[in-house]
Amino acid sequence: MKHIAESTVRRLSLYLRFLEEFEAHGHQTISSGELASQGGTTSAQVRKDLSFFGSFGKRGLGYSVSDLSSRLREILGLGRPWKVVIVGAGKIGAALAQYRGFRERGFRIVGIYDVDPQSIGLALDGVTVRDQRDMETDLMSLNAEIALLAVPAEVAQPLTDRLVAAGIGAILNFASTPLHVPSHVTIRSVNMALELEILSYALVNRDA
Amino acid sequence: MKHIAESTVRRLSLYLRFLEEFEAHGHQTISSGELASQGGTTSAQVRKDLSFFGSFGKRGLGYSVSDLSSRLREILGLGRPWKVVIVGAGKIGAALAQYRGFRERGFRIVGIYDVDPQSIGLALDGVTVRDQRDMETDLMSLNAEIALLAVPAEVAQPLTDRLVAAGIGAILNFASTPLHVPSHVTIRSVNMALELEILSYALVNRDA
DNA sequence: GTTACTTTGTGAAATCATTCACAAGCACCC
DNA sequence: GGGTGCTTGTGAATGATTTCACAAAGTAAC
Repeated sequence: MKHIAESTVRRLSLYLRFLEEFEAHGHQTISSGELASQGGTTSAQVRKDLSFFGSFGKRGLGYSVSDLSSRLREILGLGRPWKVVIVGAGKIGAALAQYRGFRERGFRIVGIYDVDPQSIGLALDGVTVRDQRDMETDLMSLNAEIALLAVPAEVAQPLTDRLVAAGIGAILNFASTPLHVPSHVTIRSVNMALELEILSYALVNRDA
Repeated sequence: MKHIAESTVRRLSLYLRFLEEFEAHGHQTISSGELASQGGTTSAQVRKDLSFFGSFGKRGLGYSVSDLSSRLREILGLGRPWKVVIVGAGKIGAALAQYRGFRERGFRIVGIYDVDPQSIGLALDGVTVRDQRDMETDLMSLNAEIALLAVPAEVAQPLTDRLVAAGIGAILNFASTPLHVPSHVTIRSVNMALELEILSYALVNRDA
């Protein structure tokens, strides 16, 4: 298949959210225009995004909410649960461990790791924090596919290397430093201070 | 000034980080190539990004680390501190309140608000959680410019409307729903479940 | 069955972002 | 002071993404 832009995948993910909401409200069908207005985009964009994967709509009518939902779930790989480990049980790691949104969408936290003896042994939302030294063996036996990295910037790269060596497939990085991984591993970063700086820029250049 | 792409602003922010690191290591100058390799981009990209704002380098030599740092800080609006309020003192709000990275970069938490009587009165990193009913009057008197919104999706839009009415300039939204604001207010969203879904897509389409 | 209306799917056009490629400027050395 | 070696700044070219615009395909009503 042709390469799909990240911005497209991000929007598909949003569409899926709206569809689920629509489904909960008992709606059967939805038009590209309705989907667009929810997501702050245009109907043409919605149709183009979907067209990369097939034609799921009925002309004159729109899309079946339930059909499109399941097609999107399939496209996004949400048909099955994913096993996720959290590395770092500090404030952010702990908040992530207890975040409802992950479980709801099929991301199951199967392990949490830290180095701090104070944290090791704590139960966070049913999962016990384990020693970071156990990380590799656990990863092998659990076969976790995704890691959430919530550790100080200084140790982010070495821990990334360990995760990669242990066969992780994807990493979501919350440290404020860019990480380097081999090309078969997917990495994304969430950098909150950087988001604030973008807001700062916008505030300063409001009228420009 | 010509409109600057968000991707450019994001990279400027990253460059600033590397410059600060370089400065700490005692380096005087840096080339576009060095800056690029840190940020996973190309030297041409770095030079193009900077060229939107002026020409800060010396041919044959590169950029003065300290000069470029201060120019970038100025461009990004980081020359002065920003007053930030956090709305929602749950797990995420509390983690944000205690996150070091904000203060380091001049974002000062001046207020935290919640509705839960259990949370109200708690001190998070020196700031006391206050009743959400006090939010508007506080905002007016404190003149806070930025809000971090860490509340359940159902109440995110109404709270956004209140923040906008109270004169907030920018919002960083952690709720999993897109928010609508008038055009004079800047909004950005950090949606962690969505980031995981992008990873899920990547894992499923690894070889495609 | 025909007409009127709606909405999709998609090439083509337009816009936006990145990369290329190279002249121009500066440092350093002899 | 002239030559050599780097590195910047920037138009032009390329590539990517979004928007446009419209034929095709469906519904609904009579």
